[in-house]
Amino acid sequence: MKYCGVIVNNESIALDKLFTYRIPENLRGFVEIGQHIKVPFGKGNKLKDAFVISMFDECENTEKLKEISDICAREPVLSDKNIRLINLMRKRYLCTYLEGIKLFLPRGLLKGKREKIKLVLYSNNELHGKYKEEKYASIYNTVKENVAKYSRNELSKEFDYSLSSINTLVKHGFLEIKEQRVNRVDERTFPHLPKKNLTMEQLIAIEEIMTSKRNEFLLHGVTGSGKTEIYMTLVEKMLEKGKQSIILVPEIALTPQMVERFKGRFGKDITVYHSKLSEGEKFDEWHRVKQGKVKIAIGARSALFLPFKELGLIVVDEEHESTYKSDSDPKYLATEIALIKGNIENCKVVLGSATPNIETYYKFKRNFWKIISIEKRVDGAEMPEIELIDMRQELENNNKSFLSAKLYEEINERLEKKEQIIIFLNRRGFSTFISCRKCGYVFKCSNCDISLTYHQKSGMLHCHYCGYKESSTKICPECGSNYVKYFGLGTEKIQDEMEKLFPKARILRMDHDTTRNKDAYENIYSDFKNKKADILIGTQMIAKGLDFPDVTLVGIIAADLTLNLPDFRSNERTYQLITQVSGRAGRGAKEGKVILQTYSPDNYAILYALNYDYHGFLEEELKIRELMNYPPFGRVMMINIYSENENMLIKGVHEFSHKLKAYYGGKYNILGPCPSHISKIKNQFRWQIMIKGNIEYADAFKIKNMVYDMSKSTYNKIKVGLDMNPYNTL
DNA sequence: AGCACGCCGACT
DNA sequence: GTCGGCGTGCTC
Repeated sequence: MKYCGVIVNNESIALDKLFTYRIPENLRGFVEIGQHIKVPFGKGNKLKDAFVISMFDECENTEKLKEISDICAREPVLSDKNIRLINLMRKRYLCTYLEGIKLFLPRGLLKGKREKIKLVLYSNNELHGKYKEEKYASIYNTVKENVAKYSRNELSKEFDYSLSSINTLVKHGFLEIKEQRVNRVDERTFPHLPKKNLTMEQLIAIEEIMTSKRNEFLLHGVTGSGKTEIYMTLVEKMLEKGKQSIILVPEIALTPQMVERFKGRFGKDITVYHSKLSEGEKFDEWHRVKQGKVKIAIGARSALFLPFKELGLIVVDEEHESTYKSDSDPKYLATEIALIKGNIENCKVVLGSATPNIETYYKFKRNFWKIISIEKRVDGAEMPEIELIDMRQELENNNKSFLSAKLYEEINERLEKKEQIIIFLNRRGFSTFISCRKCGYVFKCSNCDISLTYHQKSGMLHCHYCGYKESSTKICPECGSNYVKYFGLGTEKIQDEMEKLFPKARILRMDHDTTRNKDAYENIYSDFKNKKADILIGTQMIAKGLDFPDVTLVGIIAADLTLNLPDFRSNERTYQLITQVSGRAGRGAKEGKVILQTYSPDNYAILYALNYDYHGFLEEELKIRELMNYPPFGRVMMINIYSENENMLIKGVHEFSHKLKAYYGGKYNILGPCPSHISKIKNQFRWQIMIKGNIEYADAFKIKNMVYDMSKSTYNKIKVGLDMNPYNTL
């Protein structure tokens, strides 16, 4: 082929298209689709990284073509299938080619990261003459027993040999130094774990997945139904067939037990891949996968793009979790990509959840894909009973505490029986709202439109969005009165109050503030598991996957916190959160109980959650979504518009909105423009426009261009973000 | 995004 | 007359 179409490594949206280059004679036959190459670009013909996307022999306007200058690596970094997926993502999520390409590559690749080399010792010629004496012989034999394991320095340190003796042996050819690639990833190994016996339900599920002609499976199993064991067996079966597997988990840091189990079972064949790895570590792991040395990846959503050659299985565990939605461009949804990838690569895709995402469930129903239900917990335990407490009633009974009489009583009972308790509140800090009772002044962040939260530990008011802090005060800065009052409840205050209420109880707290240090999460987790504490107070963090057999009581302090957000998924989130948190109780032999406190006892999400009635909730929620034209009955496209200059922003937004409505107002439902729920973050004012309806991708693409034209015409003083199917509408 | 071109005002 | 201000437009 004489010509190729390439994507140049340049972030500009204006350059988001294929550029044609001539392939010079000396490179003919060597260029391949998916290769990483260098091309001269722009007026100065600066050498740029580029990727080959297409190749052809015929071409118009060949006079102005430049020639590609180099091939970085013969082995392509992108496969044909990857490129298909990139094209799809560009359409679906309105991202650029380059943003799509970058998902598939470790960051270090374009930054010229190299493999890390270590100079290790090999034994060479047999010892003779004076070198047979003990001093040298012991060094020689150590190396012989540990070929290619130690560098000179390591050997000297580890065994207390003199460095010069080692060097002497090298000099005379008894030892040899060779380069060796080393892996930057710390290879922590776990004790080997035996397989567990599978229940009938698990065996049937596995059989179904392995023998079905279809690729898509939704594993709808209650918490504790042994989904992990099913995943591991599937992975094993894929290994037998010579195929690789990807296991996605919502957040690696919150699933240490799962990682432990997989590592224990599969040892070296596995990579743990997530955003906390350093650039170098990611680079090495990516190469290990590329070279076929890794058979299984367990990781966050980014693991989906690792270069496996024969993918057999993709598992998305807790598929309803919002962490599967990327919040940077491309704003893809990993569950969606998993299903598309399953189709492109012809591999099995298993989505697992106790509370499947409404849109996922609907998609499976509509396409007649297989939904596998597992009704029983592995150990035969029942899901704990949930008791609803109307907190308005508590107030009438003159109980002003955040603990209902019932919850207080139940806590005391468990403490006496030496059983463990989890208290859940989805809000951190001490007081979450501070205002003056005289003049109504509210303490807000100066950079964001957010009320400040008081943290007792620091004694300061914090902004949870930009990190701004100021010292707390009792004097109102507005009217000078000393009627400043601290309202609102966070986990920090709960801990403080509970320590007073239950002076003998040992209390731990797990939230963003207490898990900031490395290992803090695992320490709190293991302390609680080893019964070094009686009560664990926590946010969202404790809702996921934690397994504490001795927890028999879960208290949900305020089940309506997630309910009042202006987001069409807020009922669904509430349902999921209650179910997940409740699943923490009664995981052992003893029966569990959940006390759910709320100010909205009539809300349907809460009522269905009480009875673990997923299908009841599903039907109700689908009715509302259909009525409101929300997903899955239509698409939502969110246009977020930001600027530091508020006047310019308002003017620009309105002009743009007029134009948009003139073009598409008849076809789609256009809401806004209006200020975002949080109208300012980090000194950027924020407005939004929401488009609802059966948005065609072609229209979305045109809207994208309109939006960027607007941004360009204001000299980028106004910035724009596009989000198809947004998970965060605040 | 970068980079050059080009068309205006302030200066040696 | 020339230097440099940044608005405009293109990049195979």
